[in-house]
Amino acid sequence: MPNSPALACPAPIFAPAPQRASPWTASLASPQSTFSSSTGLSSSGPSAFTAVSPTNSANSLTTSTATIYNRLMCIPKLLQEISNNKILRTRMNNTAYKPIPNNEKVDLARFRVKDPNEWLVDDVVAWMLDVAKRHNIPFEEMNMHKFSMLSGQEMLTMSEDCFLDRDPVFGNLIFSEFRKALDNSEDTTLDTVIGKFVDDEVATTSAPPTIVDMTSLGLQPMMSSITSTIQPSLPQPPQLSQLPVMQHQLPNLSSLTQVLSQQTFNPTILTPQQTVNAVQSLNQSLNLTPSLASSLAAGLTSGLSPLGVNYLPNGLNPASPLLAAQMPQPKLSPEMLKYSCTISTDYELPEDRSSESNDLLGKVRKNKDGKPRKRSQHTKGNKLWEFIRDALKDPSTCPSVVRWEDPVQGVFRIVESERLARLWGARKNNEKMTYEKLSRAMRTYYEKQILVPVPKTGMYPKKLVYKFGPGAHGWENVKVERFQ
DNA sequence: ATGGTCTTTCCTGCTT
DNA sequence: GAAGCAGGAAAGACCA
Repeated sequence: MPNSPALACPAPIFAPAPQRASPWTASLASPQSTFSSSTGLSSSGPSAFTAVSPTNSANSLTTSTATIYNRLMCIPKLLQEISNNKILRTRMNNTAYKPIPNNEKVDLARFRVKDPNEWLVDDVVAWMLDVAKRHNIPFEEMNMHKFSMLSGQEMLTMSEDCFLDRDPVFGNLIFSEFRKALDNSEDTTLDTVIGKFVDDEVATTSAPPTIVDMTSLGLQPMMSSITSTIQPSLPQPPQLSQLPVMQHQLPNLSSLTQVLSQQTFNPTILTPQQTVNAVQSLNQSLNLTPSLASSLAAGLTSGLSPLGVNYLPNGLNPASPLLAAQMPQPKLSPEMLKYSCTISTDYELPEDRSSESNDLLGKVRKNKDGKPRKRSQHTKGNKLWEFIRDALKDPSTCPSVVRWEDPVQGVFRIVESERLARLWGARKNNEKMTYEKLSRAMRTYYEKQILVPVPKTGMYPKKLVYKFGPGAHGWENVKVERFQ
């Protein structure tokens, strides 16, 4: 961890502090406007999201940002909705979301009725969303992830410089807003707050939907990459496609988009110098850590995903190692390859190509029955626990499929067991994989101390929770990356 | 060819 | 009753 002034600031606490032993169990969510973790969308009341007409430009979507900000909902779900681009395909996605075992409803307005020094980490995030809304700041541009693990009490101990360390752009604003919140908390009554919130809700839900410019949300780079990757026949977005980035420099599209998003540049006015800067940042980012996405995804146990990287209908990062076995790699023409930033050389070749190349080398190993062995059987480093570890680092699967309960202790939870099993099965070319089988394989890890029993302290859910043991490695770095 | 490793598959019994 | 957990047993696939 690099030395920085931030060291003087209280570090985010990841070990479950008493007040966040089970942050999602406290629910003040009203039944009328709650996003349930099982459906993602409220069954009653107006939907916050509407599908985009195919004729719509990729630059805009029909929604009400005010609604998004105000609605009581599960925070992880909220950000996941956004980061998954579900805004663009809410009514096109029929994926059934399995309920998360805990009651994970979190009230986005709860912070309003509490003193800032009582804010839990969820309240801090909700408050920051509110600040972003009130100041018309695309929340992707705020370093929300740098604050997402702080409680109100911890923020109280932070100086303005600490805020600036965490967010050089909006640190001052966040600091002053926090001070305002402290001042206001003394004379705020529950009734007035609730009354104001109800007014907001009425105003929000009765207001006509607005057209939101993707650029203003900071999503233009992402949309451009989607367009250039998935729909190469569309007019090429010059701002991205002209980046002189070579394929081998981009092991991960999430790195690209996140670095681009951190540039906070407007792609429509990208200057040559900005282009150079963006590429330099990319290279720096790629040399620093496996991916910025890892730190973001793994670091945000509350399920935050500051910028979406799930561009494909199955919700996976196009460059995800989990996807490599699940989907055939797009066969891109040289022209398309020139513009594509999503093909990773780190991942396995598609089966047909790998076997093809192996055939050429005369290295194909055959089973007893004479059939070529499955690709998964050729590969090393393809262990189940490694697969899960990597899934915990991948924003396309963490926190939607697996998520950290306590990254310091190595405690994680399987959110969507059957989906994880399908992904594992896809990785191993085994369509018959089920969670039952997967979990049996996981239980063999207890003997090797790759997994160890989860302490039954009541701190974690009783089911679908596992803990890495001394036999597992490579998961610890998430707690380092998240500070970077 | 062999033995070790890592699953995979099937199963029973138990707990939540 | 469903889902998940725990673990035995056997077998397949891979690898050195």
